[in-house]
Amino acid sequence: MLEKSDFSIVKALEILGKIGVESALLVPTKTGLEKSIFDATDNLRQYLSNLQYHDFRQQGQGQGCKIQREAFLVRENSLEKTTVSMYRPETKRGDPRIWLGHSVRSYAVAYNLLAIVVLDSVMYILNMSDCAVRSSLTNDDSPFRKIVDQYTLPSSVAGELLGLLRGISQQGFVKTLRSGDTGVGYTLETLLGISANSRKAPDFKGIEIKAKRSRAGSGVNRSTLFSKAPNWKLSPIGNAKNLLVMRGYDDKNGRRSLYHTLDAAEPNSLGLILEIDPECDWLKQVYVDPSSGARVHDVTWEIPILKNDLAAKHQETFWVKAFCRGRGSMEAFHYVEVQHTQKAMTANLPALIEAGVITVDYALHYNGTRARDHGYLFKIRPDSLGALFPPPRVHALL
DNA sequence: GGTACCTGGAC
DNA sequence: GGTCCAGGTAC
Repeated sequence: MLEKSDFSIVKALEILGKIGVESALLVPTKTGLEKSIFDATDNLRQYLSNLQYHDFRQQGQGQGCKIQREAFLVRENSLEKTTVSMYRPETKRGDPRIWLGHSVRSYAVAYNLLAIVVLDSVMYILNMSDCAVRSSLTNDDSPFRKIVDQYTLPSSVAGELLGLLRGISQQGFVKTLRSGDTGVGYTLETLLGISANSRKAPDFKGIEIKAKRSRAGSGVNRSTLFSKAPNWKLSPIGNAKNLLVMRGYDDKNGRRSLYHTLDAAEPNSLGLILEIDPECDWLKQVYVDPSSGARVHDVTWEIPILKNDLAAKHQETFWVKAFCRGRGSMEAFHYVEVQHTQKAMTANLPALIEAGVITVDYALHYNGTRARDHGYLFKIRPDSLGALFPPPRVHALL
């Protein structure tokens, strides 16, 4: 349904992200709009249930069980009152429906992109295809922004960490404490007194720290958001070793390997693709046979668990940039800038996977007799952080 | 002692 | 921008 949208999904999520708002998206058809009635998509149902606004699963069928609530159509200079109702018809297996009120017909046309936003148990409907609505989101004085801005808050340990980083920055170039790719992060964390660990929790009093080399052409590398192994019990392929045997390859060292990026757009060179299963709320990895086109479901992650891990790790994140010079054990870093992001908008995760903005890397190999993995890495393109995080505050360290 | 995480890349 | 990759630790 969303693919028929007349406005870019990613752009809409980014625009809303800039003001720190999460949403569920809806693209009305012509007939839907005539009746103002829409199927409540999986995405919308989950959004409403996560925010404890409405749970269709608890709702009986028929008019008697209908729930009505006041809501607002967000216009450029006003919030227009409307009534939404959520119900499950007696017919059609009781597929969940949402009615957005008569006035939505004068608010949107077919295939516009509607964002449904719930703030403090009140629903707001935004027509993201309307450029006047979009530009009003950048205006502090617009009615909707005044409501949104009540929910954004600054932080306190951030100041403490920023002070420590400024001290480190004043040392200028510091020699790496570990050679190789991971030196830039390891060195920074060591200077901050954080020992290397594999804990899932954020690094510094609830703030996650991610360091990155700043160099020409390096802006293209995806950043790892978190790592999460599949739920093997829900994965037909069973375990990591089978995955390696079935889908891996023999690398140039004669090692069985599976180092590859997967996205939801199209199968990679190994025939592996990501797929969202909205019914189960699963992220699946599917193998597409190149000759027959047959699709085989290999691996499963549960999306609620992914959202949960993402939220836990990225409540608050410092993305630290370092100038670098030298190579290997002689490499040195000068930490120069921080981008400070707030709570990841986890509701966007499935949409961003579908849009190909968030990808998964397999990083496994078989070493002699034992499997070795560097994780199942959920990564994001650095130029798309805005679709997952509200806009960062940028601090120079110099 | 293997698995699942952590820390990050080059071309 | 997809293909392919690295040194570590907690439990």
